Amino acid sequence: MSEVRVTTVSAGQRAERTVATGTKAWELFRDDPTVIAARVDGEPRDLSHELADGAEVSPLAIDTEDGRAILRHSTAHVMAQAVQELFPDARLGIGPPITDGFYYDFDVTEPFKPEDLEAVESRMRKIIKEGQRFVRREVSDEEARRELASEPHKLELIGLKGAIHADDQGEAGVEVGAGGLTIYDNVRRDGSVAWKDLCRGPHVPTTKRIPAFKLMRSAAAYWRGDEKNPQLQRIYGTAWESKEALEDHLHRIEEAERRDHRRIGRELDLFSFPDELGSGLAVFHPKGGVIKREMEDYVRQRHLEEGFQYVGTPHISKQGLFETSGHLPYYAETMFPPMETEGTRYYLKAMNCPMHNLIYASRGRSYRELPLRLFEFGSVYRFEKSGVVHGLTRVRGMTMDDSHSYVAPEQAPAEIKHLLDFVLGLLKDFGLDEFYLELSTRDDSDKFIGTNQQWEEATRTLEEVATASGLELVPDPGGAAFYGPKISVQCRDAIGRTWQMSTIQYDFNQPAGFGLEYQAADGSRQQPVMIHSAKFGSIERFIGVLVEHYAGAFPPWLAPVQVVAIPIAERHEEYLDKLAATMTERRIRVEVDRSDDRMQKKIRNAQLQKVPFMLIAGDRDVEEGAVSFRYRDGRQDNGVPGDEAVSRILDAIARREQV
RNA sequence: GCCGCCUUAGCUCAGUCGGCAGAGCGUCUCACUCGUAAUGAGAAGGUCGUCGGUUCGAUUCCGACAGGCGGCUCCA
Repeated sequence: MSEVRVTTVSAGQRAERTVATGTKAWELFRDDPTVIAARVDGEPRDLSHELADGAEVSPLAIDTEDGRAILRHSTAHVMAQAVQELFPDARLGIGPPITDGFYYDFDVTEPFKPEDLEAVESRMRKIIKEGQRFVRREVSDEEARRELASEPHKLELIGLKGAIHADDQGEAGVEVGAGGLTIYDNVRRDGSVAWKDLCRGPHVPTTKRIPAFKLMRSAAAYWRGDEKNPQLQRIYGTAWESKEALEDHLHRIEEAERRDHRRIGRELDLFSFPDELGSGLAVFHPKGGVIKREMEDYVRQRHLEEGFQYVGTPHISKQGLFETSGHLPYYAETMFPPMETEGTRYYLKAMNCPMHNLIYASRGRSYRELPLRLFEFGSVYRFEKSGVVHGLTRVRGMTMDDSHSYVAPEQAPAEIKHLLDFVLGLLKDFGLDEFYLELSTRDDSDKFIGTNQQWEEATRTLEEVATASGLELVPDPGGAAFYGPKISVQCRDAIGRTWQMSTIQYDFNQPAGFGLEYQAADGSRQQPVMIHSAKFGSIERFIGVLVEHYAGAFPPWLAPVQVVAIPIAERHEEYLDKLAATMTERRIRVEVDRSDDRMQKKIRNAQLQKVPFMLIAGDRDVEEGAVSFRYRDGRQDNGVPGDEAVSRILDAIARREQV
């Protein structure tokens, strides 16, 4: 009997082994029930993969990122099988694993109803119970076409095979790799084939190895992600290595729902979206107004400290301005329709840059003035499609903390670094301290203006500064604005979700369009580069993100009500009124709860309103000139003298710390 | 914009197989004056999203529109 030599790599341990020819990967890991696949020479493989001489093999456990992807992909197959058993006319789209789950697209005449999902789920449980094996086999294009003759979308994928990149994980690449085609059969215990799918694999060995899953929802999705294609019906599901892991996942979803800024915004009386105004148009209530004003005051102050000059511009302009800026041909669709009066067409502005350009151009500029930094809270209006409007994070009317730095080309790198440092510092001041950067560049579509050389130079400049920051840098080809590339700062919030916040864009086009220039030291006329930057993107969106980040429990400096004073009985109100008056003088936002609720109820109300500090006073406190100092988290110090309570509060506000 | 679902009191939601609309919380009033997350009683509050259609009669059935939710596409 011949033998092959393999190297196993497990938990960092390398071991040389000699095994019989024909040995399968599972035989190396039979002691470990968590292993559902193997990595062979770097590639994920089925456990039934036959090992070749010299192979390097490591186990792939179900509770790793790669392992879960395999589990989820396998669960997607089980779902598709269940759907086709229940709905024989359903044709298959694609079914890849995604973050936290999987989906499969189906071409069906009737969209799935909630009851349908329940039926599919119970059919899946039956399939899982049967312990069907996933069996891989290689097929020629011809064989694949013959076997999948009834699956038009699969046939289309086979035809596209050459065009699909092998590492295209999230999309069609999961179905057809760049190499030969493979089909996975789901084989019953009696050897009959229950179902099959065109698939690159790998998969778990049998359906029994799917410990926990749940179907989440159904929705329509365009075939191959293109709006021009017909829509398929997509079912989303999730699958985990254990019931506990699934439960944890469902709890995380609940936690995210609990933090939803739309819900908290209503509960804490921060803002609303009156129907009378229209979709995507927010009003800030007094408490939301406090947060907004504190943010704006601080951000305005920081801009001044960083060398920006505060300016102001109107909300509408004649059409010509947006022709000069070059926006109109690209964004007319996303701008509100124009209004016309006395033969002149006006547009609500969707961006502030053209107006800042006019300020720059209002008189001759010298190189000595550069960098010239203009900043304002500029309100813009964008006609977002009805289906995309979402709370404060995607609105139709927003205020951007927008700045434009006009620099000589050689000053651009230093200014970009200046902006990036400024932005990161500002975000940290607001409690966001985990970031990565995204570099959005042009692709070969024709929506971008300017020469290749200009784009290359601008992109290189941004990339150098981004790289020097030491932050992770993720490429985003094709994501640039039409006039130039950008860096965006992505923030991770308290529960790990990422949000695009700040942007820094390099623009060589608008200065040309507006004929901007400055007189250089040698007397010549030169064209400046402008660098667009929004620190929060929009005030609205940033407030939405902060609400979710803090789950409504804002740090004291931002909290709408910083202190609630709670008298134990009516006779203690006067004492607290006096204390509150001294706090109001120090600009502390304090309220005395004079309602006829009992003290316990008042504490409950203040807790629910996420008020950072509660000062409670009864007979003992009045006698001692003290208060019981209660924090939002339930901590409490009794007998704190009134003036010490005030200074504790002032200190926490001044430090901008969370309590 | 596309697909599906949804819209009943300030909020969260019951309900009406087509025949005068319900709860809890909140609000208001009264009593209670209380030591760390809900004191008790009473009252007010709804053109059942809007406009049309079917019907003796529509909150309920049908349609359009508006708004919302979940996705898709998009996001300067």
